[in-house]
Parts: sequence; C-alpha cells; structure tokens
Amino acid sequence: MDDWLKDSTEVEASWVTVDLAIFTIRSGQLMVLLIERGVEPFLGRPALPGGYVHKNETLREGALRELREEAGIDGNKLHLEQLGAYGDPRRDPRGRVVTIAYLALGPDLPAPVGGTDARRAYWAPVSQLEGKQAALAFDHPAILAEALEQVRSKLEYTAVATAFCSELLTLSELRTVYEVIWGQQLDPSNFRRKVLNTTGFVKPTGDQRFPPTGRPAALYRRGDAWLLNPPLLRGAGHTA
Amino acid sequence: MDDWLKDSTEVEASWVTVDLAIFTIRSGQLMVLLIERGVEPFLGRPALPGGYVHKNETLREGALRELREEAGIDGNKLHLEQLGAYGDPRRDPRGRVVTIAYLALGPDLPAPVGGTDARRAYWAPVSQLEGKQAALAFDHPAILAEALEQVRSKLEYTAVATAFCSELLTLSELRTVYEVIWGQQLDPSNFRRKVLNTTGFVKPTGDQRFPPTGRPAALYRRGDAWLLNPPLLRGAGHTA
DNA sequence: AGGCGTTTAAGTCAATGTGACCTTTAGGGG
DNA sequence: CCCCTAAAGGTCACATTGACTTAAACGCCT
Repeated sequence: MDDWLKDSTEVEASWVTVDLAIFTIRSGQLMVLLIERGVEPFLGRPALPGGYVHKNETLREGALRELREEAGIDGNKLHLEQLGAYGDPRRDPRGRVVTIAYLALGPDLPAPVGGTDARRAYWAPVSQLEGKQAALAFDHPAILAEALEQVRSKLEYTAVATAFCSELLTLSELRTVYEVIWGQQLDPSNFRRKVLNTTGFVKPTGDQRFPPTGRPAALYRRGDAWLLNPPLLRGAGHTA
Repeated sequence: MDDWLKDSTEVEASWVTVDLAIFTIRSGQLMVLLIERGVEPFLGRPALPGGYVHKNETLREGALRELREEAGIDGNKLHLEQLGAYGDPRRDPRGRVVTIAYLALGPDLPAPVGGTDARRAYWAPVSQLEGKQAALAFDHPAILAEALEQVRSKLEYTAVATAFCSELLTLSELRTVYEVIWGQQLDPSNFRRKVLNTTGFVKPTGDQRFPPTGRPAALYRRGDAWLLNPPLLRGAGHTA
C-alpha cells in the first residue's frame, strides 16, 4: 500500500477487468450468460462477459456498465455482488490482467443482444456446462464453478432466492428456484412452513395468481430480511 | 476482457496491492495487526499491512509475502482466504489503486517485527477499534468491518475457529474462540455436545492437558470437515 | 350442476436438535 | 481429607424438521 516499491522492476501496473457470471432461470433450468469471443485471445471460444474497468468508475459501476453493454441488461433490476479477484500472472496470455468477478442474479431475463466485442451472446444451461467447462476461455471455468457454489450456498442462509423471481411471486415459484439450483425436489408443504415461519423472508400482498389449472396461489413480495435464521439447509429434500 | 478498448482514454492501467486483515486471540481479546504508516499518504496513521503485488506472483503469493515482510509471520501456519477487491477510483489519493483484501487467522501469534515501510507494527484490540475506526487510513475501516463480519459469520458454518487454536486444542479453548469473537458466553456443556456430534470438526488424540486447577482436559486436533452441518448458530448463548 | 384432475393450503406425528440446568469426575492445594 | 475448580456427562422441556395425510379452491368436462 506504499510507494517505496513503485519504481522497482518487481512491480508493474496491471490491467483491471470485471467479469460477470449472470444467472437466471429459463424454462426450468439454471442458465448462465455466455458470449462467443470475437477477438484474440481465445477467439471463437465461449467466455463470461466482461471488460476493462474505466478510469473514473468503481468496480461495481464497471460491472453494471458491462452488464448493459454486453448483455443489454439493466442492472437496477437484479442482484449484483462481488465474487472475488482472480490475478494469476498467467491467466491472460497478453500479460498481467487482474479480473474482479461479479455474480449477477435476475428473474427470467430477455434474450441478450449481441455485445459490442462478442460475436454473440446467449444463455447456456449450467447443467450442460458442468462437464465440459474446459471449453470456456481464460480461467472462466474456475470462476463459473466458484460462482455456482456461491449461489447454491447463499440460497441456504440468505433470501437471495427472491432475486430469481419477479416482484410478485408465489411460494411455488420460490420453491422451484431452490429445486432448480440445488437439483433436488423439496417437499412443498415443509417448504411453505419454513418460509412463512422465517419473519421477513416474504410478505403477503393479499392478491392471488390463477394458474392454468388448480387452486389459486397467494402472491408475495420480497421481505426485508436478508439473513435466514435459522438457515434453510439443503440435504434431505424430498425422497420422491 | 477484450482489448478493443486498451487504447481508449477511458481505460488506464492500475496499481494492484494486497491488504491483510490478520486476526489472532491474545489475552482473551480479538486482535488485529496494524502498522503505523511511515510514508505519505496518511503518514503516521494506523493502517492494515499490505503492499504492491509483484510481477510474477499470484495474488495469494503476494499476500503471503507481505505477511512475511510486514509482520514476520510464516503464512503456512495460518488460515488465509481472500476477502474481496476494493477499487473505488478515489480510495487512494495517488491515483487508481485496486487492492485485494485478504483475511488471515492464526493462533496466538508473536509480537510482530517492525515492517519494512512501517514505523512499527502492533496488535490492536478489535473492541477498542470498532468505535473509532475512522482513524484507519484509506478505506481500511470498511475492509476491517467486512473482515470482522466475515470471521463472525464463518464461525457459524465452517470449522474455521480451529485456525485460532494451536495444533493441540481443548474444547474450552475452542469455546473461548467463539466467545471472544462473538462477544457472548456459550454454555460449555451444550458446546461440547454440539462439537463432538459434528463429525470431523475435531478428532481426539487420547492425550490430556493439565490446567493449573481443575480436571484435566482432553486434547483434540482439527478434523477433516470444513463445513458444519448443521451450523453452529450464534444467538441464544448463555444467559448467565 | 356435479364429478374429476390439479395445485395450493393446512394439519399430524415421530424423530431429532437445542437451550437451560444439574450431577459426577478428576485434578491441585490447604 | 476436605474444598475449590474445571471438565465431562446427563436430564428434560421445547422447538424444528422430515414424511405424510387431509382439506380447500380453482378450471374443465360431461
């Protein structure tokens, strides 16, 4: 943090980028936004969207800008949190590039518009990716893996699952979020009891939503609570 | 992540540093290692130890090196994990400096030797600091606050508490770690039951330690488990 | 209108985990 | 030998959980 070393040959300036792991749920699957790289290195390879941090913006502002530029997504409507920094000196063949990975979660997001420096952008099912992650450019396989574990873990002890739902949500929708991301069935009755007994997880609106068939579902909004106490642990689930 | 912008005036290279929040428990208190800055900016002000990342090292290697250089601590003996990146363009008056904060935890560590670029290094009780954090240089008050919350939170659902104990530990010592960091008394009996029922938290050695007075305590080592399932939640505690 | 399938909502019950509290055991020192 | 202290082990009421059952509210079909 001091400049006694700035002139030493051991220290060099770095390029700083942000990379985004953007997740959503579409057609019952957990999807991540990928781009097909339009420039070297890794030309043509799939990668997480991202780009250089500009001069006068914070890291978060940079992430929000890339979200808009590369995916055409308005960041105000989704959850954005920092995942971590990746700075292996050999992670980018062009030289030292430190990237700050961000995790973004949103409700069923629109098909992304092609980014500025990407041939195209598209939603990729995470399930299809977890085997052949080696296809991703740079150290993005590792970033994606950490992002996934972060999401799965945060579902347990925070109310982050509501970020995957629109403003008005039913308990079934919320349960489906857990089921899709954890890849495991949950007992609807026990899930309902758990969520409603956790003060501040969701708050009732009084309105209802009428599904194509079956009893109407009560509509809720996100509550004020962020930490779930006690947490909603995975495991057990439904043996069905 | 692409170089179509490298020449634009909107992008600039950055200095990348690591900062360390090193915690230990000394004389029944949670302590954090601070240095007194020997150079501008913030000369004379307390700060977290840290420094520039060198050319051919990873971020983690840089953190381990600073740990050695500024605090004289061998990083192999303590727990080191990344906390996050701090990159507000105004966080350092000299220009854009992105810092990667690391969290280090260790058993009762030696009095630190004066660092290379610091007037002196010393252990500061966290309790005395939480009020007047504004005294710290840069955005270190925010980094320290996040580090503290990270530690308090990780005690709940990981076995990280053992990082504060030496290789051989008693259940009382482990409980004291929780009590000091959470600032709350725990019931010894319930704590024992909880820890011993969590497979892999600690494993018995068969040996004993003889306190100055009272029944000898069984000695344990760290177990293989990292995630506690179910977690050991704060709250309740001992109403004594 | 009445029965049916479907989805949400609500209730039951045994097993488990937790918090509060008490008793026993194993040392050292007077 | 008794007392003090800290560790270890036990008890009991209560809350939470997982598995399962039952009731309610819709659309649809005949």
